[in-house]
Amino acid sequence: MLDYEKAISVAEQKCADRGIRFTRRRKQVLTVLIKADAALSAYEIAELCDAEDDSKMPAMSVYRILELLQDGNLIHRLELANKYVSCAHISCSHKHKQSQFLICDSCRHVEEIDLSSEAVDALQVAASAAGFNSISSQLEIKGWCAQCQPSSN
Amino acid sequence: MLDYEKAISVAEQKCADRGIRFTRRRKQVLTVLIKADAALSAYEIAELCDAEDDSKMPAMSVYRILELLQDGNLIHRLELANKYVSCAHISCSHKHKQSQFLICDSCRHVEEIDLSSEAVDALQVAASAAGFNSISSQLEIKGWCAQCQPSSN
DNA sequence: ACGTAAAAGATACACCATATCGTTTCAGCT
DNA sequence: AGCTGAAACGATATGGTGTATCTTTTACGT
Repeated sequence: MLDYEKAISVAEQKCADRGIRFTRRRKQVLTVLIKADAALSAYEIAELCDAEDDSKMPAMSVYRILELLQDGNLIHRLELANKYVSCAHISCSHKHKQSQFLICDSCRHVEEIDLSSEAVDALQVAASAAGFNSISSQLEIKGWCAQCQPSSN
Repeated sequence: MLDYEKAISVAEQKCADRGIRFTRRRKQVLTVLIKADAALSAYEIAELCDAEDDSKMPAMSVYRILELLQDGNLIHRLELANKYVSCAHISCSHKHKQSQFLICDSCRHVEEIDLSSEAVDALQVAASAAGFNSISSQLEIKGWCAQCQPSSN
C-alpha cells in the first residue's frame, strides 16, 4: 500500500491547483480506495464510506467524485472489471503517460505494471497493421495471479 | 464480411456435432451478428431480429443463444464493450487458441487480429514479473481506427 | 451578513445481465 | 399417427452499473 498521508497531501495540492475543494466526501472516497488496496466498485466504495462514520454516502456522489479524482489522475477506472483503484503512483514523482493493469480473473486482484516500450511498440505495430492509428494509453489484461490457478478462460 | 452461407453451414455442423439443434432463433442471432459486421449489444441483436420478421425476440433468449454460440466458438464476447461479434474465422479452417481484438473507442468498429507471438510473449513476461502466472487467451485493446481521430483517452 | 458558484443530495431511469419457472417444440420411440 | 421426455423458448422479476436532471446545502469572497 502506498503512503496514505503523502497521498492525501498530494490530492489536496492537486485540488488546490485545479481551483476546486478537497472536501470531506472526496477525501472519504479517496481514503477508502487507498486503504482498501484493491479494486472496488462504486457501490462498494459507498458502503465502505458508510462504515467509516454513520453518514450515508449516495451512490451518485461516489460516481461524481470518482470522475473528478480520475480527471486528477489520482485514481484509475478499470473498464474490464467495472471497478476503481487508486493510482499506484500518487505519492511518488513518477509521471506515467500510460497505465497498464493486470486483473486476476479469479480473485480480482489488480497490479498496475509498467510494460516495456518494446511490448507497447509491438502492440502498436499490430494495431497499425490492422488499420488502427493509435491505441489507448490504458491497457487492461486479464489473467490469473500467483494465488489463483486458471480454470477456464 | 465473411462468407455467410459457409458460416451457417459450419454452425449447423457444429451444432450437430454437439448434439444440439440449430434452431430458427439460433440462426437468427448468428445471422444478425454476421450481417451486421460489427459488435452489437444483446438488446441491439434482439431489435435486429425483430426487424427481420414480425416476431418478438426476447432479450433472455438472445443471452441464452449468445452463450451457446460462444461455447461453440462461433462468436466472441467483448468484455471491454459489453458487445458481441461473430468470430472472424468461422468459415475458414484457421484454429486460433487465442483471440485479440482492437476496439475503436469512437465508432466501436472491431478488428479481430493476430498478434505476433513475440508481442504475446512480451506481455506474458511482464505479467510473470508482476506475479501473474498466466494471462487470458483473449486480449482486448481499445484504440482509434483510421476513420476516427483520438480526442482523449 | 449576503450573494454566488461549487458541491452534494435526491429521484428517476437506461442499459446490461442473470435467476427462476412455466410453456412449447421436436426427435425418437412405440 | 400418437406418446413422451428433454431441449428450447417465453415471461417475469431482479440485480449491478452508470447517467440525467433537478433541488438543496455549503463554502468563500465581498
